[in-house]
Amino acid sequence: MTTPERVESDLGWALGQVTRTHIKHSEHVLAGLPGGPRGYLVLTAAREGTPTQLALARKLGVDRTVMTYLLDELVAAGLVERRPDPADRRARQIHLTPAGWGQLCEYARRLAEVEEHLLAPLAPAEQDQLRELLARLATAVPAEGNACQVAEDIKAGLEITEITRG
Amino acid sequence: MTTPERVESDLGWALGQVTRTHIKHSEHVLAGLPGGPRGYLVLTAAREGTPTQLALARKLGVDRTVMTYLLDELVAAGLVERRPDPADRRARQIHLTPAGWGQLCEYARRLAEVEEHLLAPLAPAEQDQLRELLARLATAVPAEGNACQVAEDIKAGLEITEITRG
DNA sequence: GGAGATAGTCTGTCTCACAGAACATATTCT
DNA sequence: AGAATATGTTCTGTGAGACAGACTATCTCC
Repeated sequence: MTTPERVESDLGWALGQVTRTHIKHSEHVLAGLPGGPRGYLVLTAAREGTPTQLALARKLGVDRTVMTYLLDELVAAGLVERRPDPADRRARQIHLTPAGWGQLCEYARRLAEVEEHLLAPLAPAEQDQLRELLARLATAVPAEGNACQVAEDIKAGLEITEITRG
Repeated sequence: MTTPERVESDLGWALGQVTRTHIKHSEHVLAGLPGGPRGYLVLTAAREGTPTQLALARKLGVDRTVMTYLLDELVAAGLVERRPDPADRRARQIHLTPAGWGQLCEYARRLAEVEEHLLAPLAPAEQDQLRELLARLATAVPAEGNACQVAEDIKAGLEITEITRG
């Protein structure tokens, strides 16, 4: 296929479209939550274990300087606590407060409704399949660091791969 | 399920993760193209028919004021042309130039390589499935307008739906 | 012909991500 | 122990980008 496909079959376009719609819907539903969709993800991630700020930032794919004021808001709202890590006094453990737990459950329910609407065009079995594939891909995705490396390699080695292929 | 799931099974998280990685890879590969990933999508969309600027903006999900300078760059690079629409003198038709065609094909090839890497964790059949599901969802996704309406409805009618359900 | 809608552009504003530095603490090496 | 290096967090500044609003030109419908 020397000629590119239609936009509708472009992976980047589809990803963007779906993600954008998901965020847009979420923002409305999560309007009351500090940090919006990202604040919600912080709560979700803080639910399991007591991650450090940096661990959270990495898992959620946000800059660590952003995580600072994102947590500031959540702390101010009384949804999470910063506790000093007894093992490493540089680090802070992020704990969910009871209030945070309550909000998390409440918003999780609303979000489930939104996603139900969003995925409605697909059959139930397909919805599960999409969720599963995305989850698997997201967890398997290369870490930040070598992600760029791969692209660099491709960019640099295009001619070579072309030759070895042809 | 009264308690929310782990982050790894959150649809929003997975979507964000995959989309972010895709964009990051694409940006490297499409660094030479004005507008980056979005410039690429403009070229792809301009390939079929001769859409107007507004049609492009809507299809790509960008603001119409953004489309203006996005096209400025592509025109300056000689990849597309703005031609007056003979039927509607307010509108401009976006035409791909021969150079634009060449660039599009070239970058489409590189992008295919990147996506190959990105989707590598999935089996080939699963890759096709994911593409298909995403494409179907993206094309079926409600238009900008009522997207927010749905969320509003859910937010406003939460209590009601709860009662009618229980 | 007039009222309202639509395509495109321009301007200003506001948010946000990110780089860089600063500081505290950990870890490793000699 | 002391020096060198790495890591976690915060703060500051800066630049890019999104978006609302106004404006012009044109179209459509009554």
